[in-house]
Order: sequence, then structure tokens, then C-alpha cells
Amino acid sequence: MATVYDVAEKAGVSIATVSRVFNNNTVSQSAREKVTAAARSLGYTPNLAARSLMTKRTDTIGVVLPDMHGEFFSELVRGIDAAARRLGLHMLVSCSHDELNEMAAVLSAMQGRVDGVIIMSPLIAIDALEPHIPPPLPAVIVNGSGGRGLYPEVNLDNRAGARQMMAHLLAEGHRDIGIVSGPSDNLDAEQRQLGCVEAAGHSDCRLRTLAGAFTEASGYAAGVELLAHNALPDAVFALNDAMAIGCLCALAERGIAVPEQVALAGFDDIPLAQYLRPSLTTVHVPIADLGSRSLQRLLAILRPGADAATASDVLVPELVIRDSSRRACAPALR
Amino acid sequence: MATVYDVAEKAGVSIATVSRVFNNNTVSQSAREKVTAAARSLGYTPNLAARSLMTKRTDTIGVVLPDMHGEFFSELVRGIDAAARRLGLHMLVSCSHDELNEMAAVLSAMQGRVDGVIIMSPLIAIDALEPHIPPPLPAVIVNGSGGRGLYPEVNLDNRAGARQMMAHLLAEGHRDIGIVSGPSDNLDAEQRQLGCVEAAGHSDCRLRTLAGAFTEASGYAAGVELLAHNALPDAVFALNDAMAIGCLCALAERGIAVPEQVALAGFDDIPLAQYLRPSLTTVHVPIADLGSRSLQRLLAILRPGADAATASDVLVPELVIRDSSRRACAPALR
DNA sequence: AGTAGCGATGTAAGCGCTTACAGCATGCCG
DNA sequence: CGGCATGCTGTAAGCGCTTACATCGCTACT
Repeated sequence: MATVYDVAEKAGVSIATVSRVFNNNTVSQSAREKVTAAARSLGYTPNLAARSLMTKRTDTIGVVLPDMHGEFFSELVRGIDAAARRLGLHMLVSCSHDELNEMAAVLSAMQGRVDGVIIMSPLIAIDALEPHIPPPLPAVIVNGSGGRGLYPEVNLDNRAGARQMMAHLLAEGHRDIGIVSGPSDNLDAEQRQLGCVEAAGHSDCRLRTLAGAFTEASGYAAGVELLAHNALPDAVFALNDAMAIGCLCALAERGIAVPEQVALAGFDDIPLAQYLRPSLTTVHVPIADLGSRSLQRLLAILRPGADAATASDVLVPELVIRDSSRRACAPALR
Repeated sequence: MATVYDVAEKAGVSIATVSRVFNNNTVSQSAREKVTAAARSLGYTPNLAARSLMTKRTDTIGVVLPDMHGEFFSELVRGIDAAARRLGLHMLVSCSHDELNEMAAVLSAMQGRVDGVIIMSPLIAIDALEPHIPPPLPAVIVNGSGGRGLYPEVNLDNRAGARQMMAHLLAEGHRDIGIVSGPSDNLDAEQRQLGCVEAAGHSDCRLRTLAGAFTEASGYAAGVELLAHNALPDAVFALNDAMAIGCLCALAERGIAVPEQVALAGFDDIPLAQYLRPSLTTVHVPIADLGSRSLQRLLAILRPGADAATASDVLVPELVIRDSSRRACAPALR
């Protein structure tokens, strides 16, 4: 591989001038052209390790994610990648972490490879994680409310989303509502559950909670359990769409009509929610925004003063009402 | 940040010894302990840029992906990440590339940051892409059959999968089959289509092709188009599951029973395929395997002799028969 | 006893780059 | 016409690390 020396020699200038050309410093037009030509003919590319060694920057950000599947994972990464690419940053991804030690190890291995990290850790309480973030590493925490304020956070207002859904179900006249919960140690699940309880507290409504794990299978199991009881609830609110789909499947198998006999709702608004029969009422989560927003926050630390105009750190999800929760009327045929 | 010099001084040894400790070279037990203790007390972490500068390695691999959504993206990345982490490699990801120039730019920006790349480019013919891969960069191409053999490839046998599905539909007695195709420039779609045509060629079956784009919406549209015709086909084979779901939705809206009036099949076997009503007959694609396999191939280039036992580069998908294609019998109630 | 062999260690030379500093024209001022 | 700001360029130091080579005790031979 060619180095600055090769280019300098070929262009008839010093290595400093070559370096200046590649760093947009003040160089005469003629020198710039000579260097550019020489570099091209030699196929020269600056060695990034050497550059990093001097500048202490890597132009790379780390993304540390829990074990997530499907839409959520891909949209989040896409959101971050799109924002990063616009800024000339690269993205070092590490996913599938459900254990504190594992995350700590990855975080420490990222030190020196990245200028900062975006961490999402719904399974691990943030205050337990914070001590494992290497101190010199700038970090932003996504969707993991409850840190000690050491790191900026970007959160989704899961609670508000759940409250909105409950308000909708109550408005539809449902008073006996089944909640299919999420994994017990999952922060999103916890907040959504909390929102449900809050909303129910203001009404004369009965809430039954069924165990769930954010998977289709667990939603199916919850549906089966529901059917084993004497009376069906008026409505079932699954705390994510995957479980709602599983539950819908269980209900359909036993010939229970949705929404006529039981209303059904999910959370996340995955793309195919609208293509289910009946189409699924759910809460829309702007996942990609969550990603790009967190990158913006990180950037505000890395390049102070650059783009501090990050209005809010809490994204509010939006209720999407479709057929699965509409009050006893024939499903629209469009 | 502490350097080798600081650690060496504190431990009372030379910097070479410190370096040896961190590179598992031959060092006496006593020296190793002194260095380890000193390093810990100083919070020393080797500077990776400096190390890279010497070793010419980054222990990072690049992953360049097209614009993919949902399960496919997340599973592939998880597959690669899991394999990479086991080997102590990091993963630099860049996604959402649909354009040749964009991919070329990313590839060139990765040069020097990674030891090799895994490239997936279903939209761009590989022989057009190959000239844009910087020559010194080891690369493996995933699912992009048709290169000039300059780079190893790991492919999914889309054609065989489609043939299997067609064989199944024919065996069920269907002779008038609608194919919902994929995007016109997508290689997976092309191969699947080819498989269909091949299989149909051996039989007295009629194939109608409907335009699709691998999205739920396009599947829905295809379903609507189908209904506009006089006669429904016996079966509809959507070339991916997302379209099958869209199509199912369109059929359900018009009260067409699946599989009684029309059989339906998809391709990919996304996790919720089994939770649809009726559960979806499809072709299982081992996506994560595709990812880990390609990493293995890349590794065989990077660390020759390490793990050359990569038997095959073509993964064969597997037919999964569920209710949506079963011959006119009542859907099983489990 | 002399020495070959061996393992542990230190010395020092870079890896390819950025950048402080100095040098050198040039143009403009008094 | 001397002096000084200005703009470009070159020299050289050094970022933190790995590693070839030299060194130095040892042990284990002949």
C-alpha cells in the first residue's frame, strides 16, 4: 500500500503537504492538484489506524443491542445507520446481549475502536449497567429509563402508549380486559404494564394479566389460557404485536370472532399489523426515529455545539385504531 | 490514558514485556503478574489504533447490506455477529444500499477499517459490483450468485426452494397456479421465479405471473388483481411471506377461503408464518446460517488453514407444509 | 570446565500519519 | 527601501504499539 511518502515523492512535495490535502487544510491550488493526481495514480488511501493514532478519533460509533428480533432490530439499526452515514460516521454493531457481563465485555472491547456508543439494554436495569461503561467512553442510552443521569437517554414513552390504548378500549365499552404481559425483566414491558394499570385505576375496569414473553408462541399460549377460563374478557391487550398475532391465532382456532366476541390490540405497529384479518389495532412506535435521535444525542457530546437542537428525548408513540378493536360492527370491506 | 510506558514503569519491566503480556507471548509467571497488576491499577487498555498500525489487522469485518427489512436483516446480522463474537471479531455494518455508487463509496471507506467484508447485493448484479471492491480487501459475497468467481460466494438455493414448493402444489393437484413475483431486479426473486418455471415445465400446469415487490402492500395488490379476474387459480405462490400475507388479507376480505377455494404459499418462513390463520405453507430459509457461513468463508481467507472445512456454499432451503396449502380438508384444530 | 542451547528480557527501530514550528517568498506599509 | 504581516511549504517530532535482534543467566551436555 502506498503511503504519504510515496505520494509526496511522486508529486514533488513534502509529506506535510500531502497530509494537508487529505485534511482540507490550506494548500495552494497547484500543490493540491499534483497531490491528488499522484494519489490517484498510486491508489493511495490514508491509513486510518495511523490517522487515529494521531487524532484520537475513529469516526466510528458503537451500537450495543440486546437480543432483539425482526422489525425492531432492523429499523433501529437502519435509523442509526442512515443518520451516521450522513455524518460520515461508521457503525460498529454488537447485538444479542442479554447478560450484564457480556455487555460489559463488549463495551470494554469497543473502547478505542469507537468515539462513543449507543446502548440499548431493556433487560438490564441501567443503573446496574452504568458502572460497566468505561468512563472515557461517551454514551447514550436508548430506551432504558432509570439511569442515574450519568448518560443522556432517549426514551420511548411506553407508558403513555399503553394508557392511550387502554383509554381507547375503555371508550369502546370494554370493562374486562386481559393484558398479555412481556418478559418480567424487560423495561418496555414493565412500562407498558404500568400504563395499563394507571389507566385502569381511573375506571371501574377489571384487569387480568397473562404471562407473555414478547414472542408469537407466548401470545398463542396466553390465548389458549384465556380460552380455558369460563368467561372470555371483553378485550385483550397484548403488550406487543407478535403476541397479539399469536393470541389471534389461538382465538381463531377456537372460532372466537375478533372483534365481535373479543377485541384485540397490540403494541409496536409492525408493518404487517394492517394486513392481518382483522387488521390489528396497535400503538405505533417510531423505531427508526429512536435510532436517529439517539445518534443525534451522541453527536452533541462528540462534537459540542454542532447540533444541540435536540428538542425532546422522549418519543411519544401513537395509537393506531384498526378493525381488531372496533366495537361490534361488521369488519369493513374497504 | 495509560500507555505501555506507564505500565512498564509501574511494574518495573520494559515495554516489550508489557506488550508480550498482552499478546500472550512467552513471559515468566512473575513478570506476567506484575504487569497485570500494574495494568489493572492504571486502568490500562491497549490502544487499538497503535496496535493496528503495527499488525496491519483490525480484527473487524465489514458487512455491507442492501435495503432490507424485518426478519431477514436482523437474522442475517445476528448470524454474523454471533459467529464473529466467538472469534473475537467486531462487525462494522452498513445497510440500506440500493445503488452501486453508494456501495462502492462505503466499500472504499471501509478499506483500512476492516480486515475483510461480507457483501450482499441482491439488487445489483455482482459482476457490476466486483470492480468496485477495492482489490486488497478480502470479500465474500452472500446470495448474489453470478460473479466472475473473483470472490467466494455463499448462496441460498432459491431455485431449488421454489421447485420444491411447486412440486408440492402440483402434488396437491393444483394445475392453475398464480405466482406473485418479486422486484424485477432482485436476484432472489429471479431465481425463485426460475424455479417455478422449471418445475411447471415438467407438468401440464398453467402459470400466471402477478407483479410483486416483496412487500405486504404489493401482495395485497396482487390478491386484488387476482379477484378481478373471472376465475381464481387453484393456488397462489407468493415468492415471499410478506406478499403471501398481503395476498391472504385481500382474499379474506372478499371471503375467499384458504385453502378450500385457493391454496396459498409463501417463501422465507418468517417466524409468524405458523401463527397466521390458516398457518402458512412456505419455504424455510436458514437466514442466520447464511450469515455465519459467510463469516466462516471470510475467515478462511483471513486466517488460512484455520477452519477450511466449509463443506458447501449453497444452502438448500426446506419446504414447510402448513394449513394454507393442504388439500380441501377442514383446517386442523391441533 | 567449557560451551551449546534455551527461555526470559531489554533496546531500539519503525508502522503511517498529523501538526507545531520554522523558513521562505511575496506584497504592502511607512 | 527596510520591516512586517501573510500564505504556503518543509522538517521533524512523536502518537502507542509490536517485534527483530542482542543480551543475559541458566541448565545440560561433552
